[in-house]
Amino acid sequence: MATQKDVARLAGVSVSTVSRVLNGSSLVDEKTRDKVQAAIKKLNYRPNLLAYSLRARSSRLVGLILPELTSIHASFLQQVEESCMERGYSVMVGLHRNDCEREKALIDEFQRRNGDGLILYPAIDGQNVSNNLMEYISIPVVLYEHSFGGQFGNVTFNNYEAGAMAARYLLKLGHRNLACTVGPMGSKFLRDRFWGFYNELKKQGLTVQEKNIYRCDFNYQVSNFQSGGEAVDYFLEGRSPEDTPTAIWAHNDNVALGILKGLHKRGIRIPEEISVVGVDNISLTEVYYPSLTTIGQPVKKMAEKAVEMLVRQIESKDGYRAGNLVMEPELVVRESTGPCAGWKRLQSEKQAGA
Amino acid sequence: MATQKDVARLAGVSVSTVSRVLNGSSLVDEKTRDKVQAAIKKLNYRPNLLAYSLRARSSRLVGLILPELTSIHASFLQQVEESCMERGYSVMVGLHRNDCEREKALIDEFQRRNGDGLILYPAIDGQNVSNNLMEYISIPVVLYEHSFGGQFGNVTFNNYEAGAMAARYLLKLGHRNLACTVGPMGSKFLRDRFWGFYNELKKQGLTVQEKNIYRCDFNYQVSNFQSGGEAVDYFLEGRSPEDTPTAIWAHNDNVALGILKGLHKRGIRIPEEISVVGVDNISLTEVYYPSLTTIGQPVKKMAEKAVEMLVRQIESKDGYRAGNLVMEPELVVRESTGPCAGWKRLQSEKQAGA
DNA sequence: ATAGATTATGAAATCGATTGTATTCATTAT
DNA sequence: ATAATGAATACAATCGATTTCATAATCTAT
Repeated sequence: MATQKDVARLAGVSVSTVSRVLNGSSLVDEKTRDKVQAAIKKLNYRPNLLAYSLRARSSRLVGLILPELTSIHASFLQQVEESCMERGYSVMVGLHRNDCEREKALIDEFQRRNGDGLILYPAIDGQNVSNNLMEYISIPVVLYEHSFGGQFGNVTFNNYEAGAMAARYLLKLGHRNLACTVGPMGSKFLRDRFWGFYNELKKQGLTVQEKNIYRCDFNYQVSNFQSGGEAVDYFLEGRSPEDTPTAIWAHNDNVALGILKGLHKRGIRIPEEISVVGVDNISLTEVYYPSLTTIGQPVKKMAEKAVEMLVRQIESKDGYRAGNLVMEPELVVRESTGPCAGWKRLQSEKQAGA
Repeated sequence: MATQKDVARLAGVSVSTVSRVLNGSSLVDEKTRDKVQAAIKKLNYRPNLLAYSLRARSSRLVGLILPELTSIHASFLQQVEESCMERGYSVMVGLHRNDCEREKALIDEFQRRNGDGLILYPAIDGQNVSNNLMEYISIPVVLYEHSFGGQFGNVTFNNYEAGAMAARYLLKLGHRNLACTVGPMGSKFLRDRFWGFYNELKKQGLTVQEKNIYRCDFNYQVSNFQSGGEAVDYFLEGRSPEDTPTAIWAHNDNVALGILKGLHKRGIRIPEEISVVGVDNISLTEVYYPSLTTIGQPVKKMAEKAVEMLVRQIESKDGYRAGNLVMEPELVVRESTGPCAGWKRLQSEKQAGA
């Protein structure tokens, strides 16, 4: 790899002149410029970004730290890469697997590489979220899906509203006997999803019975699928028809797909007998049979915004600090939901009566 | 961020001494060492990796360049990150989206950052694969899924055998009227898959009729799902029962899932009426209804091997160059395949006769 | 006691860029 | 003709590390 020194030697000038040519300084004679340009082309010279970064204190490097690469995080990463590329930043990825030590190591490593800024989905270690991040992060950060009381800029999903939206939709379809799953309550965003759902029912004078709430233990993709299956057993085993929920809301799509599968196995028709709703709108919800009605999270847009907010912080000279951006859910109706059977009958009777 | 200079000042020694302490040199007095260690702790000093890289000509940075983040590539990335972490390397990711220009830009960028080595899934631009990579890559490389005549080290999947394995399995189940999909023939690995399937049938004196071969145009995940649906239309529209294939092999799992969905829509029972087989064994094949029988690609192992081969090249002082590693497919039998209906009858008659 | 070896340390070069300061040379003004 | 201006370029410092070389201090052996 040729350096500026080589170019300078070949062109018969000093390195500073080469540098000036590269940076488009007007303080360089046209003939000299041409000589340098020729040398650059001849040697196929390209500036070393490490040296630049060291001097300029800017690496044009964005770090993305996630727990793991689930479907939704992969979409997020894909868009982050796209948006960074557009702005001339490269992306380093680290997966902490919900291990706080590892998360710290990744952040540290990134800062030691003079990374410009970080997009971080913090580790959830059991009931505790890493909470002393402030101490060892000294570069711009945008949090994804977590807010930490606004200490950092962040992009979150309106999880409460997502839960509420699911509840409203199922109620509108006439369902009254509802079941739902909940994830580890250690993470605020899952709590929000649940309470949104719960409180919306309450508002309508309804509730979810304890036996219709299935608590999923794990937080990993495969386990989520499994949890869905287990939830079905939990909701259906030894129940009379009247005691069986007519709709199930899952706190995320992977669990919802596990539920669909579990219902299939038992030969239960969807949505005729039981309706299912998820949250997230991951890509496979569309292909599944039946396709899954879900509360969509605008992941791509969130990634785009996260990068935008981060880069603005990085490039601002007046210490701009990004705020809290909350993205709204969107109901995506597909094939896994339908009017409650009893309700349907009621409706047609009404129509016949009219 | 504290530097060695700060530590040196605080400890009352020179930077060279600090550096020696950090690198565990024996040529430093115990008392001095303690003073320096104390200063390091006090200032919470951590070495700047950029400066180190510049000097040492080793960045401990591995680049991973992929077309995009499909399910299978996300798994690959996840394992690459894991394996790199274990060996003390960080990972930069770039997605070229099958655009050769972009691929070149990513490679270039990475080399300008003194990246140590590259794992590359090359761009397939229409019928042409980027073929002058040699010219602008001057660091260790391991190719993924492509071999380029062995110019670079590479990890590939035995795609030919995967196709053959699918064919053998379906024949064993008694299917004789087979259909299949093919992807863009510009990429060798998809050609291999097809010819493996085709030749295996030929070996048994069978063939796939032209009307039972559906050519998928696109290479992207969403389109793959769609292609599967279109393939179903192509195979079934206006066919008499005898003329309808009893088994379909898709050249990848996404297409296969699209096919399952298409068959569902038409009310066709799987596998009773039509069996379906995919290739890759992506995670959703297990959750789908019915779960998909597929020819598994050991992605995690391939990622692990790729990193292993790459790091060995990077760290070898005698110019070691990795060779070609071919990973074997594995038949994963699930619910989407079953004996051919006619064959089943034949078998039971046989049994009854015996 | 002194030469020679050993140990501990600092100064300076280096990696590959950028940039402030100094210098050279040509041009213009007085 | 000479001083002042300005353009073009070179020199040197800097970013934060490592490493070679030189030097000072200590120790060993004769």
